[in-house]
Amino acid sequence: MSETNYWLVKSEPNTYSISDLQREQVTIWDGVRNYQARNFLREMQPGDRVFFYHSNTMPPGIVGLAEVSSTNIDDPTQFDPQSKYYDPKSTIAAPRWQTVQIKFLETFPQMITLETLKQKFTPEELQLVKTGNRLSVMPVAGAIAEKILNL
DNA sequence: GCCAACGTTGGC
DNA sequence: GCCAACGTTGGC
Repeated sequence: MSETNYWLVKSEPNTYSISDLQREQVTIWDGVRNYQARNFLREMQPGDRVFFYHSNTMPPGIVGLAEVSSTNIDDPTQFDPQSKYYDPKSTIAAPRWQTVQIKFLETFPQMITLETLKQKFTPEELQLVKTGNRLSVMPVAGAIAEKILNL
């Protein structure tokens, strides 16, 4: 019996927003080109919950929840020369970038702003609130996730 | 638009 | 393997 893990992914809403996910229901989380973030994507299990965060907005914050619906997917954009995420060093035989498919669960009635998160949690509890944190995929401890869901 | 933080690249 | 230069992220 494995516990549900919680994660957080960032997205700029003018690139891909929670309403885009709500419309499409599922999406492959492609385009991540940071090794630390990729390693977290590789750890994700079906059924894990994913907080959806809007960055580069005023204000920024968590806007909803998704669920991991399929894991260990080779990011298709790494092989596509037309894609801005094309990686010429990646091959079909030895792909570098794996990701997951996520499924829409809900949009929160109101955004949980970064400001609120900073008030409630220390950087040790929640990496997201650490100054200068640029990681776009990160784990959220279960106890902290519960508190976020109850805000 | 500014700029701090920080990951990546490449010369040596 | 070091580290300066550079590019990107993302809050403000």
